Amino acid sequence: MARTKEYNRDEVLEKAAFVFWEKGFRGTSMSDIVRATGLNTASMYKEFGDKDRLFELALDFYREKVMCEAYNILIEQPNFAGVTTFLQAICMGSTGEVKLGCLIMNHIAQKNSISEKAVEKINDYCFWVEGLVATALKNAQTDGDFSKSKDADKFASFIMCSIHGSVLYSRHDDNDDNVRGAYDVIIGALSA
Amino acid sequence: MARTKEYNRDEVLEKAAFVFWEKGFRGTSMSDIVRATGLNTASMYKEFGDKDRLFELALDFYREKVMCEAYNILIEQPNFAGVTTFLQAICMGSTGEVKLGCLIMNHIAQKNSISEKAVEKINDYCFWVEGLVATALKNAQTDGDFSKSKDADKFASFIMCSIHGSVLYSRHDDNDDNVRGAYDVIIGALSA
DNA sequence: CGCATAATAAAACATCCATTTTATTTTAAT
DNA sequence: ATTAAAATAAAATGGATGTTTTATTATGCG
Repeated sequence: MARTKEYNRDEVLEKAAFVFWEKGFRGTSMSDIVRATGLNTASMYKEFGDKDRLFELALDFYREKVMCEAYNILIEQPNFAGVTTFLQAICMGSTGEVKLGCLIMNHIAQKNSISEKAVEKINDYCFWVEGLVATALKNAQTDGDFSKSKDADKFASFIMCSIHGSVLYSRHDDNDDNVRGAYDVIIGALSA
Repeated sequence: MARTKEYNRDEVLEKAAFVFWEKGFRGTSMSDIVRATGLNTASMYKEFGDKDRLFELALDFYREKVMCEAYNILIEQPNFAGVTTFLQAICMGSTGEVKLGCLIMNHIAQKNSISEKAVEKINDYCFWVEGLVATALKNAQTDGDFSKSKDADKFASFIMCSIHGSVLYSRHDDNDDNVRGAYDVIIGALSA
């Protein structure tokens, strides 16, 4: 006994996430999202609460539906090959036409602009990925693909740092060659 | 035949730069800056034009008066020791109490929110530093401190990427140990 | 059918923001 | 001391922003 929704929650979230991705939390207005999604303002607020909450849900969506493609590599291949494939996916994914970086990493330097819960989500995600990398490196040591004389945790930190770096570094114009150069050295540091 | 200014331009710029640093361009309002500087609105606009222009001037100030401490190392010591000291200053400078990152790098992921001129300034600065690093590494090769079999330009890109990375990575809470771990690996990659 | 329920459309609201204007005060050269 | 120029104070302006409200429309169960 009620009118049916004309929108699909996940499609709306996807579009909202994309706007936040492009323009950043503070750079996007609710009107921007209303325009991008076609959804009307009242429905927007009814479905998602407020702007802070919508952003948090967009972060969840992005993590689960966009970044999964990358981190699933680490889950399916928790070994040396997984680490290098993952690294390549991230570093090379940020070169080319579209230079949006990563919704999550774009907001690390904007902690003062987003909700506490959003900050937590960003923190949690990064630490979680670092854990996946550390596990994969330890397995690689068992496999004999990664030197046991190396500190797997330090190298996991190094890889996370490199990911933060290449995602940010790749946002400069005309920088693809440099990103590739950096990537080569990063891979070299793991194999040496 | 005119009233004297009650403010000092450089002090105002320094305070304005700090507010932008803390809160980001879009997160800071002109009122924030008026409050922080004590300067009144009309004088603010008279002296600096508009918000975009003020931000550009804040970037200049930051580059010349804050970051100089780091990049002067590379200018005074364009060699291997200069590179490692510079790297340490940047990586370790971003650990500890204050976690503001770097005014310039904080805005790489916010290109859509700042003026074109500001974007250019950011780009120019990063490429310029990369050039300093490349030069220092090439000198290091001549000195015999950095293997000639290595590609100095690629390593310069790697170092820039690592800087972008550690500045961003260090902004997570409770992450100092990880930043240090990453730093150790970065230095290792140069010395290997 | 008709009514309750929920979705939508459209307008309204209050606040904030960047910027400008108006009015007042200070200064230094005449 | 007078005056013109510039600095400041304070208020005003116009538009955007996040959010809410009011009115209207569609839907499915009784």
